[in-house]
Amino acid sequence: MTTSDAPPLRADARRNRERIVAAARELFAEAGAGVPMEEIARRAQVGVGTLYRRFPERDELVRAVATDYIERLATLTRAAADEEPDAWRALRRLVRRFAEPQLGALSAALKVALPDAFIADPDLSQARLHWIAQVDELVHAAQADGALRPDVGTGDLILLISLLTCHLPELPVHLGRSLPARYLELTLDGLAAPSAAPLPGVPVAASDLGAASEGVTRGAT
Amino acid sequence: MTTSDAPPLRADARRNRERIVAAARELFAEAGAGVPMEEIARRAQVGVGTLYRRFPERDELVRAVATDYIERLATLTRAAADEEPDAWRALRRLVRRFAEPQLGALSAALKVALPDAFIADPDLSQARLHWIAQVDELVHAAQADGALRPDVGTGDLILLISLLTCHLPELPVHLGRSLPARYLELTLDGLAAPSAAPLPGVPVAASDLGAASEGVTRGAT
DNA sequence: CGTAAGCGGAAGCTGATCATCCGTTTGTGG
DNA sequence: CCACAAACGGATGATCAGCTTCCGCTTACG
Repeated sequence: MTTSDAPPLRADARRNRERIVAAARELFAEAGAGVPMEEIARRAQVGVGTLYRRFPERDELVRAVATDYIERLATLTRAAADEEPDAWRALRRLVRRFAEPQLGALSAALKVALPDAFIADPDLSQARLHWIAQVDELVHAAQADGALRPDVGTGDLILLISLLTCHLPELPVHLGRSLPARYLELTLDGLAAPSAAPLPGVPVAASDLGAASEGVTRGAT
Repeated sequence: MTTSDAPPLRADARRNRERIVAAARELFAEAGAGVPMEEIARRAQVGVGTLYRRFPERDELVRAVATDYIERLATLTRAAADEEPDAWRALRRLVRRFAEPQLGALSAALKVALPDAFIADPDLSQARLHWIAQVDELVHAAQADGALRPDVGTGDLILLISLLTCHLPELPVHLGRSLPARYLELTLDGLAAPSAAPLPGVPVAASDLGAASEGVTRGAT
């Protein structure tokens, strides 16, 4: 796959590459995928030149981080599904994990819900869809059990996670850290609530997250 | 107050001023408070020069928009409180209003929850605090009635609104428009939920929204 | 050890946004 | 209806943040 041609990296080069990806992951989570390349280099304790040699354009770096990330999500999801026989419990466990900054904030930063870097790379794109399918399965099962309200879709779930974990840089740290956990929990309560009145609008299905970023572009003029 | 000294504006000037504020309000809601001055001028059908004469710096414009906005919020809140004898119903009505882009998106864009332009202008800052106090009153009343879960604070409510209405430019429009309404409603259900398990972390009180933007600044380096 | 791969970071480039300036247009009071 | 100050508009030049390149020095590896 990715480990194809090209002479294998020199030892120090490999080490630096990992450092860079790690730094990028942190910074993306902290400040969004738009952080200056130079800052990433600094955090990785590496010169900009090195960064550019390994990732000639930003997208490649983003994709490298995203690949790691999606794989991790898939693993977490499978684990949750395996360890919790009950779908709704599994789903809740999964959602709660997004309270961790490295999961939640990254989800928002990489716009997991809405392709972007994803469309470019077929492998990545497919991995993402696969993960979404995993979640979708849990969602349907939980709804079949009557534990999850029926008027929400998998897309809703994923969008909500993105919204609630999106980083508010202005917030005093001592508060900010714990908010995602609070709000995710609150949302879970809402998702379990006996839908007295159904939600307005249309559920966002898993499939709605697939094609996105078609005909988008900033409408204005 | 604001209508003080200085020879009264010429008729066309006054008209333009209003246009500018209106344009700014729209654009802030659509794309955040950072939109280029030039774009605001264009939307207002006015030259940049005109814009700069009236609002020599961006903050003044932001404050003009914010002043309007906060007043409107206060009015809405009072209206809700007056027309609905039940506090929780009033609160729900209020929250639902934020599904309107001009309310919700602006709330996020102006960072109503977290001062910014507010600190500079005492009047504005005070108006904001007054509004928050109004909401706070409803929150406490609703909690006293047992209709609103006790483990949330007014700050939580306001932050949630900001998060859920924050504009996702990448989202296909046909979906995006109706999402805030869905998610606010879902959250209301969560807020009313009998708190089986209390939320993790500490409630964010109204007073926590006051001092914010102290010792904030991006920690890194 | 010799060599090629890798490193770092100064320096120049670019596109975007700000903010000014001045010739032209337009209300308004007389 | 006129004269004049106020207001307009948008081209223009200044700024700036972030992107990339480039090249002399360093280091892993056979």
